[in-house]
Amino acid sequence: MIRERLDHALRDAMTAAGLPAPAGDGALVEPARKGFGDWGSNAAMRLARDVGSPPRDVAQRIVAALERARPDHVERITVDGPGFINFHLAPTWLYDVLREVVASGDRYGRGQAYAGQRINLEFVSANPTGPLHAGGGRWVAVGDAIANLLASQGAEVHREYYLNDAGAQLETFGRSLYARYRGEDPPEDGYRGQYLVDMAERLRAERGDDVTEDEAREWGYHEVVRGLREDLARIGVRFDTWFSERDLHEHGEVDDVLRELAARGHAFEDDGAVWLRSTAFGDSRDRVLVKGDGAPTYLAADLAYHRDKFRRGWNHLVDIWGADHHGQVKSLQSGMEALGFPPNEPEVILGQLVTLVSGGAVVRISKRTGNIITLADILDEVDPDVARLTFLLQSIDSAQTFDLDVVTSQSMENPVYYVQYAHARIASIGRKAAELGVERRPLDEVDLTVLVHERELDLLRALALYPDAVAEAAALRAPHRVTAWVRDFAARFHGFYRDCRVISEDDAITQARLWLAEAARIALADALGLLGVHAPDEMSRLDEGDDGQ
RNA sequence: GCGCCCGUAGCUCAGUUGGAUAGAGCGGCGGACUUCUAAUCCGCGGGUCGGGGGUUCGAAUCCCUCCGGGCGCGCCA
Repeated sequence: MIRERLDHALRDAMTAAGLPAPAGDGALVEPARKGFGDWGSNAAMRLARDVGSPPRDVAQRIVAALERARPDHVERITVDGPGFINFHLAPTWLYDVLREVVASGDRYGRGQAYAGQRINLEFVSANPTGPLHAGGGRWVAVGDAIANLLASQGAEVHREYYLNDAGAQLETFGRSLYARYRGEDPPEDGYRGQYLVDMAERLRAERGDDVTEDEAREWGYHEVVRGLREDLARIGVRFDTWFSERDLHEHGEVDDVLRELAARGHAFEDDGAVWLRSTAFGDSRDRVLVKGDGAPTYLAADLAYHRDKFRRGWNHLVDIWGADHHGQVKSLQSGMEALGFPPNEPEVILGQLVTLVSGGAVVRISKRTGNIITLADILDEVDPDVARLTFLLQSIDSAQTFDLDVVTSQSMENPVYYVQYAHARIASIGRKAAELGVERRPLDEVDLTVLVHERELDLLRALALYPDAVAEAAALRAPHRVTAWVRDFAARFHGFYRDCRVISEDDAITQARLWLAEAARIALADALGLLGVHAPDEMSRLDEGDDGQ
C-alpha cells in the first residue's frame, strides 16, 4: 500500500525531472535499513550511468520533483550514501497498516499472482512398500506448506500422491512379506525390515495359513497404504487424490502414450528397446521407454501419469522430489514436451535430503536392510507441530540434519513453542480483557496515534512486510521464508508484550493496543496456518509438577 | 569425468532476482517476575561470508577457477 504510493510518486518524479524509467519494473522501493528512514530507493544509482551524471545528482533531481508533490505520510526525503533516496515517514503510515490488517482479516497476506491457475501438486509419493521414513517427513511438511502458499496467491491447488503399485518394487515387497509369512528369510534383494515380520504375523492372524504370495502382496500393499494415510493424518496432511499406477496400465494409458510418442516421431527402436529421443529436448542422453523384455520403463508410466494430470484439467503441474531423483527431471520434461505439452512441465521442486542423527551418529535409512526410523516414530516422541516446524526451518536447497536427540529433548527452547507462545499470549490478553469487562470499541472510534512506543512501531513494520514475505515464499517455493518471518514476528511480539502492557488504566492506550494485538493475531495465525502449525489459544505450563528443586 | 545443491559466529542456520555498519537461535557470561502465562525480555562477547581472480559506483549475492561436503549420471524404480 505505502509501497505502491511511494513507487508511483517516484515514477512521477522521475518523469517530471525528465529522467527515463529505470530498467525493470517494481522493486523501486524497498524497506530501508534502520537509521535510513522507513523506505528507500536505489533508482538514482540504477539510472546514473544512462543519464551520465553522478548518482547523488540524479537523486537530488528526483527528490526535488518529489518535494513538489510529497506523498502522504512522508515527513522528509533524504539522499544518503552513494545515492539512496530515503523516505522518512510519520508513524501514521503504520496506523494504516493496522487498519488494513483488521479490514482484511484472514485475507491479509493473500495475493492474486496465481489467480486462475489450477495446480496439481504431487509430493511424498513414497513407494507403498513400507512406512514413511523420518526423512520423508520433510516432503510432507514442505509439500503441504507449498500447497498452502500457492493457494494463498490465488491458485486452486490439488494435493496428489502417486502410488507406484505396478512395478518390481511391489513385487519384491510381496516376496519379502510372503517369505516372512512362511517363516523364511526374505530373498537376497528383498526388504528386511522388522515391520514385515510384524505384518506377516498380522496377516496370519487375519487370513490364516492358506495365503498365496499374490494375496500376501495385495493384503500387505493395502495395509501399507492404510498406514501411510494414518501417518499423514497424524501430522495433519490430507491428499485429494491417491493415484494408482496400476490404473494407468489397466486402462492402456501407458501403451497409449507410447503410441503417441511414436506417432509424433519422438520414439525409435534400437538394440531391441524403444527409446525416447529426449536429446531433442535438451536431455543429456536418450532414454529407454520399453525394455528389451517388452516391459515399459518407469519413465513410460510416469509420462502417462503426468499426461493424465493435464487431462484431468490441471494447467500446471508441480512435483516435489528428493535430490536423489534429480537425474530424472530432464527426461520427464523432455518426454512431456515430446507429447506436446509446454516446456518445463512438470515444474520439479528438488529438495536436498535429510540426514538422521541419533546418539551423535548418522542413521542410514534403508528399507532393504531393515534399518528404519519412521515418521511415526518421530510423532510418537514429539508433537506434530514440532516435527513440521523443524522440517520447515531450513531452505530445501540445504541438506538437513535431523538430530533425533535434539528434536525430542530440546522442547524447552524449540522455536515452535516460541512462536505458539506469542499467539497464546494474545489470546490470553483477550481473555483477560473480557474477564475485566473491558469495553472493546470499534476500530473507527479508536485513536491509534497513541501507539508511539518503538516496540509497537516495530510490530507494525513487521506486519507491513507480511504480504511480501508470503508472496516471495510462494514465488520461490520457499516455505522456510514464512518460518523466518514468523520467528522474527514472534520475537517482536514478545518484546512488545514485555514492554507495553496492553490492559491498563489508560483507556485510550488499552483500546489501541487491543487492536494492535488483534492485528498481530491475524497475521500470526495466518502464517502458522500456512506452515500447517497450530496457533493455540493457550500453552500448558512447562514447569507444572516439575519444579521440585 | 559430467550435472545439481551446499560451504556465512563455537554449534544449527537465515540473508543469494547486486545495495548502505552481514543477522537469528542455541551454547557462554551478567541482569529483569507483587503484572495480560518468565516456554518471555534486556545487555556483553563472538565473523578472512571456504581460497583466489574478475565484472560493477557497489559482491555473501553475478562470472571464472581451485578446495571441501551431499546427491545423481542404468534396458532400477
